[in-house]
Amino acid sequence: MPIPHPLPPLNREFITHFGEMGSRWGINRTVGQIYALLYISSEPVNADEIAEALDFSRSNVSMGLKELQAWRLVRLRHLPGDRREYFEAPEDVWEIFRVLAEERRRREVEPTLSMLRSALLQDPGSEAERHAQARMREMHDLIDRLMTWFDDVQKLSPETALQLMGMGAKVTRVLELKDRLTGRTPRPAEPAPTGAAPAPSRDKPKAT
Amino acid sequence: MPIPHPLPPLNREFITHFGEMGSRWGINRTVGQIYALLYISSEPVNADEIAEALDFSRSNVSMGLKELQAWRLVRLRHLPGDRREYFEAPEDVWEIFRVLAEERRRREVEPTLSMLRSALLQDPGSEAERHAQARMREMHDLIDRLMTWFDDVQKLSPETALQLMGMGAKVTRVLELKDRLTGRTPRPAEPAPTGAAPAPSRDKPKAT
DNA sequence: CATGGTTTTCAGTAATTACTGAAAATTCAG
DNA sequence: CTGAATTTTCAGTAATTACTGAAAACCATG
Repeated sequence: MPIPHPLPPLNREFITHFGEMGSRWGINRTVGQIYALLYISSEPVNADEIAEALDFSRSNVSMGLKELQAWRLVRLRHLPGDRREYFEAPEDVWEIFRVLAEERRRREVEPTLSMLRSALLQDPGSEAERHAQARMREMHDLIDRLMTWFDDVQKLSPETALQLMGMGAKVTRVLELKDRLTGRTPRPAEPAPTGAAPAPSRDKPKAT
Repeated sequence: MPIPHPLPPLNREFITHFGEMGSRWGINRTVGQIYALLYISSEPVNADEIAEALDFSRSNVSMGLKELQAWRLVRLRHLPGDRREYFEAPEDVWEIFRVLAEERRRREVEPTLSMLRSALLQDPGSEAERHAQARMREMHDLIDRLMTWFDDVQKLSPETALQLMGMGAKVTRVLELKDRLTGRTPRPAEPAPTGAAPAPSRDKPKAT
């Protein structure tokens, strides 16, 4: 079943929306739209069909697909008896999410972490540098923690992860229990007391 | 203590990096750099100092600050005996993260969700639309879940949240235990074969 | 190994976005 | 209210990014 032309309104809306969203992230409009089209298509689509459906030049589509492949967001397939290349998005939304997260991490988070680490190694030649380093350390530690935690979740099966999320706030109770047992007073869950209060400088336990 | 000029190398590096990163997100280079400068400064900074330190035009700085304020990423302060406006980034990195997440959610996630919801309400006039809707439902449900969960975490105090993350994979063990007790076997991945209604979304006040 | 079908590259151009200087608006002390 | 200090706006321009058509490269097949 070929892509209907013009696209039905529902599909059109979805695709347009993702085009716009795409440009808010680093991704450009074209690429966003191509991905959206693949995502909602019931079977693999080839480059000419994309160009036709979205009214882009063939070369633009080629570039877009190249970028999507670089992001590992599309799969290349060959249909028997057809020389052309067909593309599809993975079925499983959780997998899509995972890949996206991994890729952003590789491209953005890791470079940032390594830049921070290298900055933290140098010794500060001035007060300004000393303070900057302190701030960088805070940032580094937060990112580092988030990533370690994210690794853990990502290793879970989709099912378990969803289940974990489903538990939501309930997980907190486990923590409260633990706190009570270890004699610590659990603070009531509440938005952070912003402002004046100096950050409870939990020393850098130097995660590794 | 005024901002040193030229900036010390460490600070320069950090700022440059964030400029580049900024452009990978929707944020532009200028804005990224301004924020980075504020983030590592030990005291509030005024617009002229920023323009001088980064060598941007005064008006460019003004626009950048305006955008940062729209993102709620900077605070405006007044110093006694000085008419000029001074800016600073919040101390607490966890708060920064929270605000960033909230804002992205408001700007990107919510519009997407409501677009998806409205698309799901219409009835499909063709097979293409029917399939598109099924895919949209999958996406909607994943995002919805992620957000509900995120809400829960965000309600926690920074301390508790960090603690929760610190537990990492250990949380899984609780789940495994629960599974064993309830007789379920943790299976490898496979999306639930539901074709119908959206997952029971937690009751939350909805915008259209 | 020549051919037709197909994808990729790339130089040029169009479109978009970022940035500036000058002028207008705002703020506030006197 | 006046006017100096400060911030914002905005029209014009520069810089960047997106897109195209034509040509080159690729590649399976006979």
